[in-house]
Amino acid sequence: MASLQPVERPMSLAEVVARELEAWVRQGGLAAGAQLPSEKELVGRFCVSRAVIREAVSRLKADGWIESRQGAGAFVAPQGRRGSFRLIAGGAPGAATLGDIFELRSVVEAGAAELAARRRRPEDLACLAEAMARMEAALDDTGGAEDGPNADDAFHVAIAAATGNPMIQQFVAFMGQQFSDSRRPTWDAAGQGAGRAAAAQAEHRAIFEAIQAGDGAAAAQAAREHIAAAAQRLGLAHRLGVDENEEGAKP
Amino acid sequence: MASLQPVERPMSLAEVVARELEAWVRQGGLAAGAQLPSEKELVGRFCVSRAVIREAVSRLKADGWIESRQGAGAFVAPQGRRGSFRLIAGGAPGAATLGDIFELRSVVEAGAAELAARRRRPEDLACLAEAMARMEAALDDTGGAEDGPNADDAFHVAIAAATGNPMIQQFVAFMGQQFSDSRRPTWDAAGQGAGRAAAAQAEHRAIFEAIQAGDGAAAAQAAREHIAAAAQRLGLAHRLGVDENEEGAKP
DNA sequence: ATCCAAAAAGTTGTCAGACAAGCTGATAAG
DNA sequence: CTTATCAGCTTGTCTGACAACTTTTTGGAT
Repeated sequence: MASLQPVERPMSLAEVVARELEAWVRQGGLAAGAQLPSEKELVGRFCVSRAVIREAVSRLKADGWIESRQGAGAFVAPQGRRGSFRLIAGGAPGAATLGDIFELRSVVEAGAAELAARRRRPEDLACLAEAMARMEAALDDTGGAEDGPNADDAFHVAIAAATGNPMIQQFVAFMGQQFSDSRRPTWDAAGQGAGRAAAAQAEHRAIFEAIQAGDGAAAAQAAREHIAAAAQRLGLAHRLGVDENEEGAKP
Repeated sequence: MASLQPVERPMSLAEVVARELEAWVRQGGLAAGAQLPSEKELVGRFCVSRAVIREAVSRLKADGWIESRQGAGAFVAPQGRRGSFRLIAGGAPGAATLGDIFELRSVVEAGAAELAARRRRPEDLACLAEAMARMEAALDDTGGAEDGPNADDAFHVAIAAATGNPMIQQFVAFMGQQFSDSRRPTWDAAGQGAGRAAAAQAEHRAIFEAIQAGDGAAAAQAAREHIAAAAQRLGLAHRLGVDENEEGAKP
């Protein structure tokens, strides 16, 4: 039985306006301190009520893009006021951006794997082993193939957890969750048939064994290779693994 | 003349309510899918108008904490829907959290320095050299000591820019901006008098020279040492630099 | 007793109007 | 020229109404 999906709702006007405003602030190259049109003017431009504008602006305030002063207006906030970081900004990222994101993941997850190898405790290894087992079960279809992506994600988060640094764990979990859909082509029937899941699992095993062995450098390298291979599986050759030809030119 | 600060405004009711709601969702341990009280009930509880509640909820929607369905109510969103990552969540972080954050910075900035060393172009080196010069000027007080923290930040962002990966650059910039205040004790008069600024600058120079030389491993190591030293200067000995005694135990 | 359809009650989304609080620029007075 | 005042404009909050949707209750048929 195919999994049942919730019914999609139309996007609220406030969210539509918020997205358009954010895109405008981003792409308009507005300097910090630049003033936005007044609410009254935005009402006229977007042909919505003032409440919708205010809710949209509230969203942008939450994200730190805008700050307002009563009586004066709303302004583009200084960069330093942004309290949050986003990987995906407004719409689906292109291949180049995805490649950049994967490289950031590579940097972070390689560092996490190295720390995990040096700090892992028996309970961390047990968590890793459990995620490994779940992926094995998904591979031989005794555990349900739908668990593959989830177990894959759990494996990455368990590595980060083994660093003992909650901030690293949260960031790795955040990055993984932003692209949970990217794991599906590896673990679905086509991916398993094509050997993508088996290849990913072999890479996971290399990471696991290096962490188990307490070998930080090997764990980092295995993690880099895994992320590079994952990017390749998704058709993102952008930069990852193509830096072997260093230039070494000196100014 | 002391720098003039903008006048602080009282926090808007919508922001007050948003913060309290967020804290409640976080600390209430609410599972994804848990329902929030209705707007009508929140109006009664917070003794504010419905518009204030809606704006507060809009903020939480922007952050991905909450999603609502017309007619049904507002619900805690699944974790995977959070579109943004925050280093600081509600109030000032404690020393342990700051240490964790610095370690995440160490991982990312070491990786960035390594990539920068391998990819830097002449214009990247020029940017780095400019930031270095600005810090030198702040050190010998010909450029104005207030520029020290800004130049310090610009140096770090320039390293990330030299990776050629905009995502890495954005994240490094984001992390740096969250803690721009942490640079002040290094560069203010007391910090300069105590030699903290000079020490930081020596560390910057080591990073710069490694990047200039195209030596990725040396750049990464220099970056790690710099972040660890910066944490020490701030009294954050938590974990950074204290992992030299690997255990190496095998299960 | 059970099931189904309709109605009622409740909820979020949007609109409109009013007033409070604050800001900015123009004008008048000294 | 400087300072104070005022008018106009802007954001913040409140209120009421209606639209659209969801959930619960009620009543009728089987």
